[in-house]
Amino acid sequence: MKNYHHGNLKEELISCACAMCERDGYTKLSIRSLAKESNVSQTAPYRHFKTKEDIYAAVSTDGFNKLSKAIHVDVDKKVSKKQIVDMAIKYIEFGLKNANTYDLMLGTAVGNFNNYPELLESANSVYDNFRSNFSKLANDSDEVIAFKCITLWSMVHGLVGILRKVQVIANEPLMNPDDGPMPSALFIAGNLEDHLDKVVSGIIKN
Amino acid sequence: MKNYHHGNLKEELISCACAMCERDGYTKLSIRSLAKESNVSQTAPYRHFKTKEDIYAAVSTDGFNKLSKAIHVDVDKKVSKKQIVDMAIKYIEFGLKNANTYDLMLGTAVGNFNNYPELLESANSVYDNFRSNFSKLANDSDEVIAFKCITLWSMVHGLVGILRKVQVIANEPLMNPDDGPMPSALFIAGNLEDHLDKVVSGIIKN
DNA sequence: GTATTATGTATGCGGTGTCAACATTAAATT
DNA sequence: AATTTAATGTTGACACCGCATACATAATAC
Repeated sequence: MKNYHHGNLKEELISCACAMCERDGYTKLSIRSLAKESNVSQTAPYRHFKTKEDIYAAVSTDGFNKLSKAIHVDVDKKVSKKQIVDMAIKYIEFGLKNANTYDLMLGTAVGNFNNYPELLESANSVYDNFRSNFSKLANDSDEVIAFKCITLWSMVHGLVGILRKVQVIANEPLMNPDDGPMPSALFIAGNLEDHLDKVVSGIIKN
Repeated sequence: MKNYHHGNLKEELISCACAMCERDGYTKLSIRSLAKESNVSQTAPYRHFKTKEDIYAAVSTDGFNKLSKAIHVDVDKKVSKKQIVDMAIKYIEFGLKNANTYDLMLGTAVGNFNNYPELLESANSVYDNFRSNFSKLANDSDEVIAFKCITLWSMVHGLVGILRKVQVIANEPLMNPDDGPMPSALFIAGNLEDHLDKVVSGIIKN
């Protein structure tokens, strides 16, 4: 029989899973629908992924690698504050534009990164972007650099989450002092660069 | 037959669901297991909750109310920077101590808060804590206050997420410059007050 | 005191993760 | 080159799931 063996199923499953996770949200992904989308039997994916978590890990790995690439700044020696701000903006843009994948990456669907060396590496490479940039911005100790990294990473990660949440919680799509207690995400998003410039300035001074 | 009607099933289901969500994570919660835990038939919950999302909304509402209470500062006129820092710490503590519930509250399991008025109100009441405190700290415009609120909320929300993630990503439980690229969450957590003092100072100056 | 409504149960449908048994083909060994 | 072995596919089954429908019981309204 022809094509009994697919030949490239694992890669196809991963790219298919990435697309489906981003399109419908990772909670909607089922191994069976993934198999159907790839035109194989419903248990064929189990030849390449032991559990559903393994598939999530593969999608997350891909996501972290893309994020790492998206925020990367190619500099030799010095990094300016503006470049740090740029990185922060790129990070937030990634989180907002790939919201469903981002949820998977930074959520708890994959319990322990140590079980997935490639995932661990891809996540570490994101952190390395922060570390590398801050270490080229000022002559700080490792401790201070770590401090700044965690602070900025938390800030941009938090903004991704809160900006999206505020859109959900707020009644109005555009900021207006009369609208009620919750400001709009778009108000902040529209001033993102100014906002982050202040935040980064604060972090740098530490 | 005795006890054909439970009498207080809705409240019992909610408190049971809250406990189960926090114990096992909300993804593990099933309506059937919830029913079993409450000693009713597997479809009894549907008399009180149309969908599973309704149950998630109820658990989230409870969570936001508890969070709101946890971070509340009872002051009449002026609020000090230290009190803002305290609020931030309380927030982070809540997020770390009630991690599974926090994931549910700020995740996407409940798609649109507008479908759940009580949930909307409880989430808004968390925001009101931020707004009220910042408005009693300085004489800012509504716009500036909103800015500060979103900034601090994002910061603490991001810290909850990243501190947990870093524990997963990092290889070592305690910070050590030689350990590798990722610093430990505990290193930051151990200096949380100092850390937040700096962050809040930065925000206030805006 | 009866009708109505609220709240419970029983049953069933299509979907899910995962396992075990089997089929086919590619790769390794002789 | 033939044969064994391993990799990769399919089929079928199990227990579980969200949820809809039909029915049973009890509390409430008239």
